Amino acid sequence: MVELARSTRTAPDDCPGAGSSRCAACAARPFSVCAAVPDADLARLEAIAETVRLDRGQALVREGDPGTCVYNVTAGALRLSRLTPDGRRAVLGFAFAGDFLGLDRAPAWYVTIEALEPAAVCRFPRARFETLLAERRELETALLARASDALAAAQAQVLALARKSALERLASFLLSLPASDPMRPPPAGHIRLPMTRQEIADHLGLTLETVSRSFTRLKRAGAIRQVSLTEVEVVSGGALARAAGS
Amino acid sequence: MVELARSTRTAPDDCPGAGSSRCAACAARPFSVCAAVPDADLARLEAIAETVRLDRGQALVREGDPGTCVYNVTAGALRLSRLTPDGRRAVLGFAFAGDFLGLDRAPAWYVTIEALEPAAVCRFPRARFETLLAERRELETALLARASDALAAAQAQVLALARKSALERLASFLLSLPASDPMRPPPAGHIRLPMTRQEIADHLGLTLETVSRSFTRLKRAGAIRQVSLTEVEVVSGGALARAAGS
DNA sequence: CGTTCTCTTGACCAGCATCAAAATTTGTGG
DNA sequence: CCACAAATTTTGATGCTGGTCAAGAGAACG
Repeated sequence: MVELARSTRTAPDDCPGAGSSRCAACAARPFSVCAAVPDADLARLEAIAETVRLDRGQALVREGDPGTCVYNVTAGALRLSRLTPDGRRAVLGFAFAGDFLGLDRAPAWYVTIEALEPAAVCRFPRARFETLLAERRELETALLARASDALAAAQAQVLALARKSALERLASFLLSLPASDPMRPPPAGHIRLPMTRQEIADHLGLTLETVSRSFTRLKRAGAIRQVSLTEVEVVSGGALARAAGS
Repeated sequence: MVELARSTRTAPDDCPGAGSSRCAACAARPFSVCAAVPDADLARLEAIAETVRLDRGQALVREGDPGTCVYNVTAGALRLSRLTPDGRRAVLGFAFAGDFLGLDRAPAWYVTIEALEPAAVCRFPRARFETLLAERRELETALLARASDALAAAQAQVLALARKSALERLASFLLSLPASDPMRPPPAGHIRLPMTRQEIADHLGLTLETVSRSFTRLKRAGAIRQVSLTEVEVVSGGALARAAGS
């Protein structure tokens, strides 16, 4: 949680905002792979973990960076994106508290990860994390489960991009959002949108204008009501589900 | 698995074409997760493995089937697809010799898997496979690596679907195909296409007409030459890469 | 408040889908 | 091996969804 991150002390300059972690008190632990590490072994985790705080817009890793660290999100929201050589952007997904970053063992990152809003992540040097992985089997099992979930999510996105209309994509996206942020569940029937229209567009393979028009259509259809730019209320879940193509 | 779920045919073990396997002699082993199992332990694998042969068009699993088995492809090519409730189809990917099916630990399959051509897979009851997994760590590590690769592939597809034109998608697809079938590398500069235009279209989020037109454009641009409907020759790799948007 | 950024709305356009038909390939029985 | 039927692919004509360009309306921030 943001409060937790704020309470950690600021540390050495090689990574702004870095500080030691206290895993036992971490609010994100129940939703994280770290939940697989028994309390008795938490010291092992803490020994290699450092908290990194990010401001809105700040990059955690960039496409092409060497994969020297892996991360666990503890607060806020991040965006995972990729660029075509000529600069078109696709947002592969969003990461919230509890999400693990670095499932792939590739030598370099093939995604860019940036904070949508003030965020905090736990940073682990990859080599040491893998040492721990070799000792704590349940950690590897938890990672495999995470990887499976990420794969399922990516394939759901493929279905949406390949065969759904703009309206269906937006509706499906809105329906899927609440489940992704376990630590900050919005009031029932409300959806928090920490990302801009452009970011939603890049995620859904559309333009920001089309996303905006689709929002308008959902409002006119009585499916949603716009509380603010960053929050919508689901007026009719049925209408929204129907717009999503069930 | 499909036989378990819906078909009550006459085969001795209710699975046509099933037979015991000899892993040591398996041509697909070097490319499979099974490569992680040392020769000394192959008997453990063989004890729970059964070979299943599939004819062209035959389904291995269908969306919604209980996930009672996992599979390893040993020959041929398969198609992984998903349907929207109203019947639009997206082909999530293709599987070739060496590919593992069942990475997700979901209770039910969320994809339908069918043979593009005569194919063979190794079938493992999931429960027994997981027992083996618990004993042979390197198997789990290999699965995690596979899951990472599958995730990277799905995310590359997301980028293509979200931000690439029809021509770019087809060219990218053609460039990516040869790498996916390690056991049957086509003659250098040739690409085997065991799938129909409709299947390519469903994979690229297009219609078969658009795929056909894009083939024609690639031919006219001097990038490829059509040897037959199921094989193309790359005349100019540069032109093809350029069409793919690098 | 005014500057700036983001979002919404409108007018027009292009790429791909749809509908339709011809050409080619594949499969089957004689 | 040939002839015919069925399926797949290619090509063409036309239309629609969503992109592009442009202007105006809210929000956010100093």
